[in-house]
Amino acid sequence: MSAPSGTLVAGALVGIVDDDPSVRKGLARLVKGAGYRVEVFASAREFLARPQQEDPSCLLLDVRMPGLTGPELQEALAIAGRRMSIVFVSGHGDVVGSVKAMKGGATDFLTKPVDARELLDAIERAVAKAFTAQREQAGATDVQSRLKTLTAREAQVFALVVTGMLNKQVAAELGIVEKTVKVHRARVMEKMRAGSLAELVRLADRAGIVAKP
Amino acid sequence: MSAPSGTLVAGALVGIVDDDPSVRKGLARLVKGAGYRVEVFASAREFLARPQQEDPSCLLLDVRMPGLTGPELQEALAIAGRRMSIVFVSGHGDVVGSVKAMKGGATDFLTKPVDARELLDAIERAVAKAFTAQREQAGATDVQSRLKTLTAREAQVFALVVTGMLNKQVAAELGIVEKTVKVHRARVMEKMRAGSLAELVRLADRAGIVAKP
DNA sequence: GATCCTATTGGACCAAGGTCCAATACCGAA
DNA sequence: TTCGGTATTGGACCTTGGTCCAATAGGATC
Repeated sequence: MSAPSGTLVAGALVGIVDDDPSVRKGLARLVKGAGYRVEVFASAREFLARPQQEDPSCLLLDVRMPGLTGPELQEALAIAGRRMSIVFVSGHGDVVGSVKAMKGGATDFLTKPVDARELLDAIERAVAKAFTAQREQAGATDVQSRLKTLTAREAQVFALVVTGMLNKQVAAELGIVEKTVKVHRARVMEKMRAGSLAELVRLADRAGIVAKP
Repeated sequence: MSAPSGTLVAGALVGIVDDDPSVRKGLARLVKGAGYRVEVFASAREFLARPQQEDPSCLLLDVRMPGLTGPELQEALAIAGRRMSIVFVSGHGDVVGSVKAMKGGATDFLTKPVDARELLDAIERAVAKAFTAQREQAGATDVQSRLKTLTAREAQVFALVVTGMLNKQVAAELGIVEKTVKVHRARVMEKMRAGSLAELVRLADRAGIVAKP
């Protein structure tokens, strides 16, 4: 019961990190039963050592473990820039720890014994959140890669054009002729795959382009 | 000691809601001493009954109180759309409650006895967060108010133009002549106070304008 | 040295955006 | 009924943006 609400989270990968074999087994069974793909790890180090092809969308993390603790793993992942939704499953929750975990970006913090329904709900939210983040991330990365194909000059023209400046003004700013700006601008539109100025502006905003004064 | 880091949070208004007079007094003194303006309330209802001229940037909230509890007040404020940073100061913190509060958007959740330094740090972060949110809010509200000055037709043209469509295409879409689109478009630029299409696009995105197909 | 990339500019031309003046038509409020 | 706001369109005209073809020049690479 309490199956994930269908297509959105279907087949998402869920990682489980817990030093207690019986807990791992129990969680894995429950999560698998809900239709997720599951990977289990006996320790944080084991997770970190894992060949990272596909990061899980959601990580079920025990708090107290020998070696790296859950929150320590959380921090390590944050520093490494590997963003995934984290749901803590703690045996002995203390308020300070749980609050810190939440401030650190955890999606949820549950206490054992966990209610199956609660856990699956939390996973569903976590996965949905991760998917959204992944989509945004993918979009930004895409724009960034296109950005790299721009020459230095094209990048300058790009930055100024999305400011709303006229070709004439851009030319004055760069100390070149309007005609040249047009050429660069055309290349920018092509390389960035923008069909209109409106699209170009949005791409720029997503990529965080800022013209330096 | 531990004065707020200067200009950003200077003079920010901090609300304190706690049913215990001695706690109120102690918190108020500490917060005032750090340079904040303070308002104290003995209950959630008292806070809600307050003539709402200026909402506090930060609210220090006790959890257990007679009548409305802290989390209940948090929820009420969220429903009412009165967004302010909330820092809980709880005497008897339980994990479930603290996690729920954090998921509900609380900035921090401290447990009594609170460390003065920790509290002031939390307040500073909360106020900074509130200020940022207020700035964004102000910008969005500003755009919304300008939006309201647009006639129905102008709004349609607006929505289509920021899509990147040409005047010609907008005209076809609306079943009118290109000339008319130009007129509306000029008015839109004027009313929205946009100096360029780039600006207009950004305004539209901030306001969440979406053309309906 | 030959070649490729990049930056730059010219000329010609067409399409699109923007502006000014002016006019018609509908509709609700005074 | 008149007045004001809104929508609509015409015409004339100028500015901008976009495109095609073509050419020069400096650097880096092979």
